[in-house]
Amino acid sequence: MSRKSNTEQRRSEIIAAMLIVLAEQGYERATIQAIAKQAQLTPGLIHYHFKTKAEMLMALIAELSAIFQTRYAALASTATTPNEKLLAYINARLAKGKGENPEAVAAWVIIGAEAVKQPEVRALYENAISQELGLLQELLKAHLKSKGKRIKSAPHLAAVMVATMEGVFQLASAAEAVMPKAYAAKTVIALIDRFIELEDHI
Amino acid sequence: MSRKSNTEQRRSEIIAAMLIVLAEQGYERATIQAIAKQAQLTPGLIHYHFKTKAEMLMALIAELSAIFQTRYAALASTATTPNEKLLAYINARLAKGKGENPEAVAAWVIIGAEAVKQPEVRALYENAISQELGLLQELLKAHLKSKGKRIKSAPHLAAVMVATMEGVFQLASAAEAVMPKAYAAKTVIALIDRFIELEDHI
Amino acid sequence: MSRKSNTEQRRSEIIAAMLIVLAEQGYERATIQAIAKQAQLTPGLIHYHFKTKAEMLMALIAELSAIFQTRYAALASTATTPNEKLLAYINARLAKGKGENPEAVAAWVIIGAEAVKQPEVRALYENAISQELGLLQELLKAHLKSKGKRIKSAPHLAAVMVATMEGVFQLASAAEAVMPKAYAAKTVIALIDRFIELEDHI
Amino acid sequence: MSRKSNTEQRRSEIIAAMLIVLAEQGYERATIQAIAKQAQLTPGLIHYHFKTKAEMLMALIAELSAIFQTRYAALASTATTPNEKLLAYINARLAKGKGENPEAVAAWVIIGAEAVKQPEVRALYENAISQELGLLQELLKAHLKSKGKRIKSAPHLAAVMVATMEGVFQLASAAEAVMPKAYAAKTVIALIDRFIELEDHI
DNA sequence: TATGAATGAGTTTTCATTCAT
DNA sequence: CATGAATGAAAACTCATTCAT
Repeated sequence: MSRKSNTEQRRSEIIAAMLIVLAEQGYERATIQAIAKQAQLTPGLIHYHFKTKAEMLMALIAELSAIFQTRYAALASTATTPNEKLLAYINARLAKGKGENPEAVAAWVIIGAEAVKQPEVRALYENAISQELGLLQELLKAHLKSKGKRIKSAPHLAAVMVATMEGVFQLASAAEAVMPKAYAAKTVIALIDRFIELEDHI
Repeated sequence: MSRKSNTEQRRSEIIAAMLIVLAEQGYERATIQAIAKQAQLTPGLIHYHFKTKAEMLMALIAELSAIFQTRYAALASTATTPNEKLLAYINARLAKGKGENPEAVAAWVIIGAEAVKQPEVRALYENAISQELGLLQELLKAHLKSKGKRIKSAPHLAAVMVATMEGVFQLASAAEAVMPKAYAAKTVIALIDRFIELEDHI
Repeated sequence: MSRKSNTEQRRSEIIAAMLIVLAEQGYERATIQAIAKQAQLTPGLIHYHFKTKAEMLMALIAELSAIFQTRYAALASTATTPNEKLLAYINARLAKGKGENPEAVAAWVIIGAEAVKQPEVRALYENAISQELGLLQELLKAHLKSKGKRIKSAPHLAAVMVATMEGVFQLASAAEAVMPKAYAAKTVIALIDRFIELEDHI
Repeated sequence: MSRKSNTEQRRSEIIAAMLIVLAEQGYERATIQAIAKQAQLTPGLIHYHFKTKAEMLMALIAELSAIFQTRYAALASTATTPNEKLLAYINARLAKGKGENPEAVAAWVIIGAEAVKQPEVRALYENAISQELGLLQELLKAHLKSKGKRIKSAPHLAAVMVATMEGVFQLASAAEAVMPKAYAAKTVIALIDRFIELEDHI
């Protein structure tokens, strides 16, 4: 009788360790040895569960997407109106406090830089961004409709909002000291509200 | 007779080569060898002019700041009103077309990720962000005043705008394919205009 | 099933190889490559077992101390009187023949020069010298007492004797050709004997 | 009319700088660049005056020999009896105070280690040691004769004394903290005196 | 003589990956 | 599954030496 496989458990542990090492030490220092140490595993075992380091990075991207998605799901669970859902999304991405995950944010920033020139990373990164764009666009359209506004501007507005979120992540991870405290969520909401308020009616 | 120094020239060449390699190949591949090859110099000579790779990175940050500053200076040179100056700034950072420098943008994104955990890089990055915040705040305040609006919201608005710019850089470098074309400058201007339009009077 | 560790064995092999390379080629030529070749291992493996070259040097100093200590222990094992023990010590350090280890001596000389300016090496070297001083002082005091002589001069005498031993090592390693044959042990013993003979009684 | 050659002056400056760098930083750090910096000259000029680094080392050995010789000459100038000359020699080599040159001593120790395996250095080192042996032997013989003692033991005694001096240099340079203060000259003189006192008459 | 840029071989060290146990 | 030794290629950096100026 074979031992029960613990592969999924191990893969999770490894990815969780990679997330932490990436956030705490940066990409250069995120060696297999360092990840193994963080996970209290051995380098050999890491490679038993992941053929290459690139494969680990792919898994980490999926994990980070799930982490961000989870926060939104939690906040959106009690939202009913389009406006509430939109607010839930923005707060999930930008609000300080409960559910905030600075390590995931830092890891995401580092992956974003890797996406600049690693084609495989870029593909997954683009896919994640694409989903964000799609989701946010839907939320915006629903909100616009509920306000009786035309939805034409939703794609561009969604694009700028996604950019803002990426930028907030970047600055939170690399320039926190020079940024105002808790500036992001409230201001973004105000920007969107006023933009929509002055948008043409259908 | 002593030999004439060409250090400044060489340092410029090396930093220019580093910018290109960073933008084209990412941080991992931006080895001294690769930079030397790009600059058509030998690795030994690189180290003759820069003691360490970190020193090169510092010089590159200064160079990138200068590049961005130059584009703004060019666009602002014909601006007279506060509104024109603000538009010049946003266009300098976000508009496609003349003066655009995608390689500098990509290099900046990669440096932003390095700033997450390299303290020396972070210090320079924070300084650069801090200057952007200060400049943008002044531009916003002048514009708000000229419109008879209170200026209280300028710091948070500036912070979100800087974040947006960083995010636009990130997405332009790592997810261009999934982004709408030329979405950024126009939309950002509209967001600011409407935000200010609905802002309280002094 | 876990693989059995051979770290201790490997570390010993590496240090033994380092000793030989140091003695045969000098410090400059004692590169990781050369040591690896001598040990029939790869450079990478050397660094798997020793994080840095400095760490190897530390281990070598400990090994050399043990080698010298062993020769003394062997000769002293049959000594019963203070005089015999003192003779055993001097012969252990200076006599030609059985138990002599010219490679260890040469390695020690080279380490002594490194101790001039490498603080970590110096600390261990000073510690080793300090132990030699202490041991020799005790042996001298016991001998003086057994002869009914005052022991006041023991510290200075021990210091000069330790210096002489270091010097004999140096000259045996770097100027053997111009030195008389087998001059050291016998002459040193005579010097000490006559010094003590003419020392004041208690 | 050609400029007056300053080659000798420059060579002296370079060797003086090398001595200091060697004493202050050790052999590893005594690079041409470091020596050039110490001498306030350029690396290229160093190689104009010395074809290779080895040649510099040779010149330094000669310089050190001269430095040591000079101190002896100064102390011996007022000595008339064989005993006084012997004392002058021992004090020249071992006494603290006036004319002491710890940097030269440290440099000599480092060269002694290089002599272990660099044949050219070894040749000069052996030559220097050989001269010391010869000189000391003559001084001892003259002293012995004046005391009416047989001179048979002079070679071995001289050899041990030279070893002691080398060892005192070594310990002064690498283990000063653990050695008694000013132990060497006085104790060595006592050792020799008593040895000779108990030596057979002619 | 003197400068200092340039070279290229060499150094220590790192690290993803493999593999015997 | 798990260990950890082992590899080999590549990294940053050093440095004696050369040479155009």
